[in-house]
Amino acid sequence: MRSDGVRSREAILRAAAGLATVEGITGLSLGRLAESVGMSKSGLFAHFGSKEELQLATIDTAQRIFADAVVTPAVAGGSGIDRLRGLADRFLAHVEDAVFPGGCFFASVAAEVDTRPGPVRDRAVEVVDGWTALLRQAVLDAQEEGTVDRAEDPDQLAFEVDAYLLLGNAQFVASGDPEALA
Amino acid sequence: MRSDGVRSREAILRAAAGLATVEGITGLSLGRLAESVGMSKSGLFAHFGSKEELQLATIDTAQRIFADAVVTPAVAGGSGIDRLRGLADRFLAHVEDAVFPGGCFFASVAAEVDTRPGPVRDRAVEVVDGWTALLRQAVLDAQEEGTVDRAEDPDQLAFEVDAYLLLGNAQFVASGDPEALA
DNA sequence: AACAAGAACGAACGGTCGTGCGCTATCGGA
DNA sequence: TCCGATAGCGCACGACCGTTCGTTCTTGTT
Repeated sequence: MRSDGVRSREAILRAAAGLATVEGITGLSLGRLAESVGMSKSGLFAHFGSKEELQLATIDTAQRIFADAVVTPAVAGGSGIDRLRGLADRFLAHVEDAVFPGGCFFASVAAEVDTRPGPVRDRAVEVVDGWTALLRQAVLDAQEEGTVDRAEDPDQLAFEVDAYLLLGNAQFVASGDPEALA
Repeated sequence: MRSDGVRSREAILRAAAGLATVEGITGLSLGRLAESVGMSKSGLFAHFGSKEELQLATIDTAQRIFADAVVTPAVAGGSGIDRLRGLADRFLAHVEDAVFPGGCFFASVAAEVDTRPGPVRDRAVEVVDGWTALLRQAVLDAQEEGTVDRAEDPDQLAFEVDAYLLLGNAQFVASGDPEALA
């Protein structure tokens, strides 16, 4: 039994997650991906039975990268308001630090596939829903702690925070960094 | 001199603007576009010297459609606050009415091309900048009229309005219509 | 040392892409 | 009524796409 397969599979998927934010997840071709990772198209392809499976695996990998870079460290701070701040700060930081070269992976991919039905789209909106649920729960907890006005509609507040983050992401990738916003 | 050329060119571009919000402006192929408009690929291609010119012309056409559907009627109401409200309402309405089948044309296209340098990207961000400038000017005028607090940062406020509209657009196209927001 | 499993490769396939070329209708102006 | 301009078509091209297949190297097990 050999064990270097999983290692190169991981390398492929990390490269794919980065490239997908630039070329798009459908625009990303096996040829370019293979070239960027330094192996043959067919050798790469053998790791996944189809392009769709590659796309799904890429989304999963991007989710793990995103979780490591923003969710996990932000959720460490226990209180609701700290988590909300942490999520927002970490999100902006991961955009500015170019964790993905083309900005937030899910903003890119969701915008690309949200009109094209299929497993890829379903997976993408699933992840996005998880993110907004995270935001919402942080707001809820903050309200329970009294650090956020209980009169606020939690869905509305989470929506607003999400909207700021997303537009901040979009404007940053479209220009420079004039995003001292929060 | 014949005159039916400009008519079919117009028909092509309207179809292209619609399709681009679904397939993406790079994903949209000459073959599919020709099929959807009922003519041959080469006959269609003859109207534009290259795909890039088709894309640029499509952006221009989308801008005109967008202007007709949201900007022009909203700007009719003279006062700043009315224009701001009008722009927001009209924007949401044009998304809900599916003026473009895949939601706001420029939200789709900007997200797609903002990482790929070139004339298409430049044209797209140019239009988007025009839109935010419109928002900003409406805020400014509203402040001058006293209908909006002068202490507010106009850039910040325009940013917030824009963020709500864009996320509303994204959520609508990704699901149903739970967007009673403003 | 021999063997089997697995990783990666090269070449080729059918299909679609954007792009040219040359022909045939069709129409407006003389 | 004829003519020249032009809209549109059919066809073909080279490039690249995702995918398949048989082969070659590498490696762990016996």
